[in-house]
Amino acid sequence: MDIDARKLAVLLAVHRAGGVLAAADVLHLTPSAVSQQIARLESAVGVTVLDRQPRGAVLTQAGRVLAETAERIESELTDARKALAALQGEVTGTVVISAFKTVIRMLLVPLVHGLREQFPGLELLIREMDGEKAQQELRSGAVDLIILEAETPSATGPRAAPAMCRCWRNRGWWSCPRRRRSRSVRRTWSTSPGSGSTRTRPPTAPPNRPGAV
Amino acid sequence: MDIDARKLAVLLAVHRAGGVLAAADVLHLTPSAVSQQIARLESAVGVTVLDRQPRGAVLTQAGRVLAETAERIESELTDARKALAALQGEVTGTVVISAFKTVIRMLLVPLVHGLREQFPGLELLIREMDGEKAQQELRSGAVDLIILEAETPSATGPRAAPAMCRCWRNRGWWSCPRRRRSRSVRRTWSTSPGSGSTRTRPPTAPPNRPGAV
DNA sequence: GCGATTTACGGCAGGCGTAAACATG
DNA sequence: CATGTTTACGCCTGCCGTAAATCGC
Repeated sequence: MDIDARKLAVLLAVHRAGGVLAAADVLHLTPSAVSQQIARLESAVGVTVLDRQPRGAVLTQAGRVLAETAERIESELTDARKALAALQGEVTGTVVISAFKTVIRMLLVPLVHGLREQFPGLELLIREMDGEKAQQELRSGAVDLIILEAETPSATGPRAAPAMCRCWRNRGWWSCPRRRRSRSVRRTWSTSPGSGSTRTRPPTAPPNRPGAV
Repeated sequence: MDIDARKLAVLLAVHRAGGVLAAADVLHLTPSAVSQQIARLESAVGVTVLDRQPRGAVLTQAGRVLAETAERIESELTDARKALAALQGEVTGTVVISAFKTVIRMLLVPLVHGLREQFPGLELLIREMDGEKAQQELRSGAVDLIILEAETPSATGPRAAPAMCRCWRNRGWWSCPRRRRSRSVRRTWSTSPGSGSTRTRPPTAPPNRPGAV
């Protein structure tokens, strides 16, 4: 009888992923669970929400209405988290990071999930650009932190993996020595605890958190 | 770790009612359940949300932020229900009813809850005014349905209860004979099934539904 | 047969109520 | 003592995963 926001989120995932199977993968659930949630949502509102097709399920018109509602609710919740974080003087603001493909895929992407959980008020913008342009944007202030390949003698071949990276932040340089293949990705940069909420960037630096993904 | 919309609704109820005890009454729950929901919400967001005072609990600043979010989510959900109802061609629109105190309290107020559940797209506006003004507003179109006291010989004393009501709708008159004291409030007006969604009023009339409250 | 979704069923976390305890004027 | 909130504990609904079934190409 009453619409549950949780089920709406599941429906939204189905909409975005384009099917129950894909949505289950995104939500870290089984297709069975997703299907059950959708079924309960349909019985709750009394309307068919999914158009089952052999190539996956697409939303009906009513389903799209509910998905849009879910989208707005999701945005409300994330906004609330940000406001809460700003309220209690946590790290807040926007950090623009420039890097190249390898670092983005192997280092930054797995990092943002944990960071978003830990610092809801922190907004990370990652942009890919080459080293020359990155340093230029860094000086102009459009970028807060750049990660670029260190020039090593071995970096001559076409697919030369970067042996080390050099990061710039707050007028200083950090070198991140390459580490052994490990399951848990750990950062080694120094910690700068939150120094009050601010709307300008960069507010703080990503602190050390051993358990982070 | 993630904010649950259900818990936010509980928090909003506490905010509106002014305390856990009053909120439990509104939500048809026990104070224990409300307290537990609030406690879980606090542990989820990691912030104190209620300021426990001897005369009841009031929301902290963070709590108010969350309550505002809950208010917006609630509005989103009701909007979605209305859109859904309009989509499937159910009764939709606004009906302005004019009546007097006794009818409003004894008849309309217990009715609106059931109607809102059954017809989310129906918006009921109830206004109190005397018979003369009501008929005038009815003719002007500002009011769709009026309920006024029938002039009976016994209606001479200062607190003469109305023996019967006369209702106007769609250029016709219905007389609702007084019925015996009964637990279940039942309406006797004729049914006009939904005739497509419309944004003008009055779209349809309240249909007959024996089981309705 | 393969891909996608659904159904049946069992386990388990979470929500709620009862009852008692705690806090405060 | 009265009012308001919280805690302990048991029950039960509801969610989820496993496994099997259904449907369509």
